[in-house]
Amino acid sequence: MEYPFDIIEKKWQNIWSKKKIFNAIDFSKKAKYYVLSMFPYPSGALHMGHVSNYSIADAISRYKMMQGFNVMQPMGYDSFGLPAENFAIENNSHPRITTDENIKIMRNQFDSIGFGLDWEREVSTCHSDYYRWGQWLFKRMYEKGLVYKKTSFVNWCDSCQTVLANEQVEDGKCWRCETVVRQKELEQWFFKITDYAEELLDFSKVIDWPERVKTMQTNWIGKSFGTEMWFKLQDSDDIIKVFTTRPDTIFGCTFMALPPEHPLVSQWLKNEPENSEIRKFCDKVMNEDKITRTAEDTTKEGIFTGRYALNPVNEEKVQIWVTNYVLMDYGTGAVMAVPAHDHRDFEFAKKYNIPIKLVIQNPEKNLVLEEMTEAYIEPGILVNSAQFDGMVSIASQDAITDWMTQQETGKHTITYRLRDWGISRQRYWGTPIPVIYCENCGTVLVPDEDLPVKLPEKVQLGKTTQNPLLSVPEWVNTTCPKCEGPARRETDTMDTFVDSSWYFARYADAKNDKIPFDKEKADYWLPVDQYIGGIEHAVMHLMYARFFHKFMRDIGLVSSDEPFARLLTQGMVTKDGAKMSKSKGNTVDPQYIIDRFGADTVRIFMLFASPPEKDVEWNDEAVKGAFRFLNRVYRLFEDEDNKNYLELIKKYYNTSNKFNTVGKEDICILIKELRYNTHNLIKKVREDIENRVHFNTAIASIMEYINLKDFSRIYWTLDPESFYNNTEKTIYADAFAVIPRLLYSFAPHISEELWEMIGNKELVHETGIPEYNPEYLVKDEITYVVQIMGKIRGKLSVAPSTSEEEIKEKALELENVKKYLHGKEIKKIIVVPNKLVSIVAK
RNA sequence: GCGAAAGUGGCGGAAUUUGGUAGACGCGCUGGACUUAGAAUCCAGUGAGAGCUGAUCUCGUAGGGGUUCAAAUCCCCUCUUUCGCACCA
Repeated sequence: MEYPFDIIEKKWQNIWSKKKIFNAIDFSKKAKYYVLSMFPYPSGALHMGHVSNYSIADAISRYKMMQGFNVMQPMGYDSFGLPAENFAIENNSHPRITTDENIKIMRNQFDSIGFGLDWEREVSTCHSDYYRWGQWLFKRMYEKGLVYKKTSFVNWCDSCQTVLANEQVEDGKCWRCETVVRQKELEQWFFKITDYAEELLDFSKVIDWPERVKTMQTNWIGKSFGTEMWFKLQDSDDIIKVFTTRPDTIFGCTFMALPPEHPLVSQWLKNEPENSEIRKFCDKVMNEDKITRTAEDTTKEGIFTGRYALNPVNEEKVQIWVTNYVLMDYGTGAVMAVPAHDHRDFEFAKKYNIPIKLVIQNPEKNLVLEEMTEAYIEPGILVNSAQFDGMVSIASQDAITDWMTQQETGKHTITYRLRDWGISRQRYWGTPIPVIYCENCGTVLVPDEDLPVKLPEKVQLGKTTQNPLLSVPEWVNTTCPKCEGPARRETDTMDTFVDSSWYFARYADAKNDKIPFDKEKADYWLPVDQYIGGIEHAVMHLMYARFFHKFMRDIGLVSSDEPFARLLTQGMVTKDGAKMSKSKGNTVDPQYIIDRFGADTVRIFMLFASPPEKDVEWNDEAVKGAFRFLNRVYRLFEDEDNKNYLELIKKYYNTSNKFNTVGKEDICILIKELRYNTHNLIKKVREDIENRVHFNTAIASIMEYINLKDFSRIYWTLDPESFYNNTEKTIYADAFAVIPRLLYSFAPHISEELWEMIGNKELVHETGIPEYNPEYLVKDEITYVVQIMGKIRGKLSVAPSTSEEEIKEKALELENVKKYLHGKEIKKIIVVPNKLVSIVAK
């Protein structure tokens, strides 16, 4: 017989919902605990990845509820975005319709798994009562000088028909559709995330984040110390700024390398004939996609511009080349090339016969320019460097930079790899940027009282490659808020990562229609105590959200420095070794599993299969194993044959969390052992969750516990009511009563049911978390392992009070020990208390 | 190429925090009970090898070396895998 999971799960979901136990209370006197999982994109139905993610969050959340915290676990939908728009184009529908449908489906599924979510705080980013505040925040950011518009080369995805931020390009491909990204010159809105680069490098205010994520963000921001140098052009007043981390090699600079995108290059090209070599070269390079262009094995190419710059330290003429290996978006977008001491410059100079000049000599002083086959990039001693000759290169770096600062030809500088965040998207299904362009007044922000700028519902999607909002003239054409003259609205929408950069704060006050959220409430709930989500957002969402949070702090919306105190990056759900995905055809529908085995089974499987941060390999058979386990637990309480047995538990179990045994009567060994196991289990489960957040081992211990021989022996062969005294009966009853309470975090429905079956009126979490009593963990006998020269030769059971001397004696008396010690001299005996005896003999 | 993490039965994983009985727990597999049969359930076994069933012994945590009475755990080298970064000046 299978236990009636379907009835049980519905029943408790209804009770929870009626009692509103998951509705978090603002400013409760209890300590707050904010558990948050990354909200889903409403793509249709929940997939296994969601189930895994939310099962982890729910386990933590319910455990914290048992511990008496005022827990908030909200949920919402990251509901703007391209897939909905693309789906609407293909199916001649509207994203609003499909998104709402999908949300309905997912909402039902959330309820059918029984996650403890506070639906009073639900947010959906595509609703104007949410994105209104995104627009409001955009304006505050603009006022603070953190938003600007500029024309530049940006990442363009032909398939998505939109721009992508740098973080959203992986290996030169679109993070969403893997189309190769190409560079396109466009006017774009940017968020000045670089203003916060330094603070984003500082993780001292988070409590517990995986090192991996911190490292990834740190590398992404890419801070490096160096020198900026200013090269004058030979025939004009223009100056080229370069950034270098090797100012010690400046005297060896023989050419300058510029990317075709460099502003000076564009300027020069204006005077070039239509089919000049240099123009052809620039066009060719700029049309290459980012991967081929930046791949390490791409051949370095370039063309001499015929122009010269002057080396600021010695006025030497330096050739200016346009090349394919310099990037416009790092440093100053120009490189002083020192072929002798940089392998890229070396390769290039050899290929084009550009002079090479040795300025760093190795410590052995045996470098000969003519014999060099590769650049010498190590530190060394300066040569051919005027007054700096003889200096060690590390020391000379500061000396040269200081001297250049005096000469006003350069300065110390810090460069970041991080670029400003391009947030304009040339698509419809996103937050409208609250900007109006007036013929008279220029760029005007939409006044706060006119927010939200609502997305028009009627729109032409996907018919042209132009921005869809341009197809709604009655929306685009408006009047200027300042002069009331004719004006046009901005038709780009915001990157959806903007929407997800502050939603965690909105949950604190999700229904506010005056401001994004009340500061008091935000300060009560934030930071998120435990954030859970996939590692794929390490440098996208997780960095943007930190940036937004710091910005919100700086305009006085929140007081905390970081949005997420603890971060858990959960693994993927895989099948046949690969991530579940529709394209690979290896998906398993959670709903089918829930219908067949119940939500508790799916949760147990997910949490038991591996620790949360590791991947979970889906296994149909192992799911049945989880189901079998829950059936066994249920049967333990079911008591079909003997009603007295369940009555006995009801009558005698301890409602106190301490599980102290009240009576003074003697208890038999069997029962004492059982009590030991009960308290040991409490300890183990609590430690696994509290110290390590490892649910797999906690569940394993519960399995082990219910498999105990003691259980079946007591259960099947004895009549406890007449056989045991009252103390023993209490211990016996407690042994059962503890099970639902320890299982609750992982399988809440069955736990509530069992808890009720033994006569409880309270819900499990209301009773609190069980505590173990260390006194009951003291054993009557301790088993020592006896080793001789590190090999196990016997075991020894002694009373805990036995002295070390006695233990040694007893160990030496063991038959097997005697056998191995025969003819040997004992050098030393080591006794590790409560564990082992190690005999050193020769 | 640089950086990080990890390598344990047929599989997922435990023991690594604190050096102290390696393989908990689950899946799978083998045998048995129940059944007309199956499913389900229950019982027993399950790292490799030797040994008469036994007691017991040998080997065994990617490979090699080291520290130690004792190493999956600490140190060094090698290999492999995964992840991140990668013409960043």
